[in-house]
Amino acid sequence: MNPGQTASRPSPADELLAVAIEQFATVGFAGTSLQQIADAAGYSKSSVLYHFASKEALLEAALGPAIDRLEHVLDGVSGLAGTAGERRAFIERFIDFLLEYRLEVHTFINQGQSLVGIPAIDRANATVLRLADACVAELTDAEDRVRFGVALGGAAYALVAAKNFAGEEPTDEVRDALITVVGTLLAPVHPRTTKN
Amino acid sequence: MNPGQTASRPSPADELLAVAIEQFATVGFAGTSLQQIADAAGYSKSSVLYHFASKEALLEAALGPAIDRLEHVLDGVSGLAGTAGERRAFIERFIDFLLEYRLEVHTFINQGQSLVGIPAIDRANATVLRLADACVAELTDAEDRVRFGVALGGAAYALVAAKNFAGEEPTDEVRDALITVVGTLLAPVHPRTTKN
DNA sequence: GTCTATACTGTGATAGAC
DNA sequence: GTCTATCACAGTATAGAC
Repeated sequence: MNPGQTASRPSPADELLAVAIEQFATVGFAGTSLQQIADAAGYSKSSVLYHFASKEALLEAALGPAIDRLEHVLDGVSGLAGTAGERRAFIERFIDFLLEYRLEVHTFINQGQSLVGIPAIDRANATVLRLADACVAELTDAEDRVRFGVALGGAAYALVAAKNFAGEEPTDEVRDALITVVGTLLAPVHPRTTKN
Repeated sequence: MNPGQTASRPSPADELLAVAIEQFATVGFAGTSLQQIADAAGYSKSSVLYHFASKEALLEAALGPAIDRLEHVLDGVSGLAGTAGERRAFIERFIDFLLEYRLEVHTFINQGQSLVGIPAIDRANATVLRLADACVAELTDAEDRVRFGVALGGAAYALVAAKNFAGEEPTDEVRDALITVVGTLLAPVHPRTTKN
């Protein structure tokens, strides 16, 4: 869609996608109008619909790469059951994924329930289930589920909605903090009997 | 608005509020129409506007009690700096608040940014700032901020949007798990030099 | 208190000029 | 590829019958 383009100026489609996902993440998909997106990107509403057949197609295009990337992060992961080093590496890859796609993640994490039926959303939900399966070995234990939910929702929240008190864009400092905090939450903290 | 009512049947206004906050939390305020609320509650759109002057007034009424309660939870709290017992008691009160008002909290936590200007939202944002101040002594430390953000956003998420993999309504088991997890996140885990 | 009817605005989407 | 013009419809809100 945008070949051989280095750092000149993003294509209109990419501009629109960037503006759209920002709105979807903050005001919600239903709460965002094509007019708002068009205005923010400096185009007309019709131009938006030239590049993307529908509002839903725009969401599809906005979320697609993030879901692909998450699936890729999950590939070749046998869970958090490996060595400490393997776990650490997985957490880092996951946090870096969150940092790169925080708006997309925030969108399907917080609206995945209400947007079921949209293909990208369904795919995202399925992938999050895969993630849950990889992170908490036993989905039956309440604390494990809570731990995973807090880590996922909390990280997504801290990276997007926390601008009020957490400040600006995420820095390396924030990345390190997230790795520590999420790593702690997802580590098998309570190998109460025998786990692994 | 609903005096002397024990357990018979909730007033229409209360019914509408319950339906409305459920929608606001899941589909978002902007994404929720008065028609949806009316349908779900079994009234006409006009009846909704009889009980609440406007959609915004409905949001005000839906969030008000939750914010009042959060303010009350914060009153008489000198921060997490007290004894372990005091901290534990505060965490428990906070978690119980979350359990009771999880839909309201999820709403203003995840949409507080985009709904600024609405009085209830502004009040909620201010109160969350008070909460942040009470929880993390030094807002300057990145890990403290991340820890607080993850705890708050994660708890709100785990209690609402996590139904896919976390299951049903929150149980006592979930309450205990949340107290443990959030307590761990908000505890001064790294008194690296001298902190209190 | 609840409804129908209505006013008005904004929405997603299409057609067609340039 | 971008625009204006237009459509059918859903949105909030008001007026008034019952």
